[in-house]
Amino acid sequence: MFSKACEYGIKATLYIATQSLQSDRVMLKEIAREINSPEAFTAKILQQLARNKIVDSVKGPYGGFQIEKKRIDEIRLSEIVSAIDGDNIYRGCGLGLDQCNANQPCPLHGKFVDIRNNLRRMLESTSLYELATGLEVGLTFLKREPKS
Amino acid sequence: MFSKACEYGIKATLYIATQSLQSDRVMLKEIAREINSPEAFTAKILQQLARNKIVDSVKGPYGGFQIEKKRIDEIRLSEIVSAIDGDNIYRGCGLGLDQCNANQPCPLHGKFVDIRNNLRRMLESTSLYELATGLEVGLTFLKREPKS
DNA sequence: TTTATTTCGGATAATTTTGTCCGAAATAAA
DNA sequence: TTTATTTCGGACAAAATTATCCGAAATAAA
Repeated sequence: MFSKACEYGIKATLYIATQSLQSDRVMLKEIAREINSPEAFTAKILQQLARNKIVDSVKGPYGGFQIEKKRIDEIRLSEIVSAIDGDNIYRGCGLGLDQCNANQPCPLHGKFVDIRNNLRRMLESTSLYELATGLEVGLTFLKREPKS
Repeated sequence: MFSKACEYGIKATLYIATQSLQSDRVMLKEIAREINSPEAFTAKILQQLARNKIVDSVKGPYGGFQIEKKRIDEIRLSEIVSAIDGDNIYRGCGLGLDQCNANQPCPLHGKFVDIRNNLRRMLESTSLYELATGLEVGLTFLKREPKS
C-alpha cells in the first residue's frame, strides 16, 4: 500500500506530533527508537518532510524536530503521503494504465472507484491531531510493545 | 497498490480469459503484445500462474495458455493477487506493523478497516468472467488504444 | 525421425527502493 | 573562540523488484 519510506514518514510525523503537543522537540535518535526504524534512513525521510514544511527542523545542541502546535490540527495524512509517495495510490489506475478514466476504463476501473475515493477521503480528512491523541492516551501504538 | 508483476498477471489472465471464452489458446507473444508488457517478464508471471493452477499451459507448436471455460466463472481476482503479491495488501497493517489488531492497533488501524475490507470483498467477489465480458464488448481496455 | 515451435527454468542484468556512512553546516554552551 | 551536538547533503551499499537471455524440455507436424 504505502512504501516503507512513507510508513516511516507517517510514524515519525505522528511521534513528533505527540511530543510537540507537550512542547517537546525530539531528536532523530529518539524518533527512530520510538518508531523502530533505521536511523539513517529515517533521517532522509525527515529531511524530505522538513523540505515540504510538514515538520520543522533545528540543527545543533537542543535541536531536533517539531511541529508547530497550530499545524498539528491542520496537517492531513494526505500531505505526508503525497510528499513521499505522490498521489498515485489514490489517483492512479489499479492496473497501471497511464490513461484510465471513465471514458476509456481498465476492467477494474469501476471496481476501484469507491475504494480509491474512500482512501483519498480518509487521507484528506484525517489530521495529525486526531491520530496523535489516540497515541497519547496509550490507545494506539507506533511499534510492537515490548512484552513486560 | 499492486506490484508491476501483479498488474501484468491480472491483465494477462484477463486476456487469456477473453480468448478462452472463444475457445482460443493464446501464445506468450500475443499476450504480451495485447497487454503491452515485457515478453520475458510476462513469461515468468505466467509460469507462476500456471503453477498456481490459475491458467493452463501447453508446450510446443499450437501451444500456449488457456483457462478452462468453467473455471473462468470461478476464478476470483483475489486468487491472482494472492498468487503473485500475497494477501498483505488487504490483510497487512497500513503502517507495516507485524502485530496490529483491534487489541493493539496502530493509529491508522480503525481508519483502514473499512478500506481494506472493501478491497478484500471486491477482490474475493470479482470473477474473471465478470471482467472479461466488459473487455469482449469493447467497453474496457487492457492497454491504451492506439489513436487511429 | 527430424524439425519447428512453444513453454520452462536457471542465470544474469538493470532499475528502484531501502539503507548506511561521513564530512559539512548550523548552533548552543562553556 | 572553542567544543559538542545535531541536522543536512552527497556518495555509496545492500536488497528487492523488474526485466532479459538462453538452453532444456515438451510436443505437433512434416
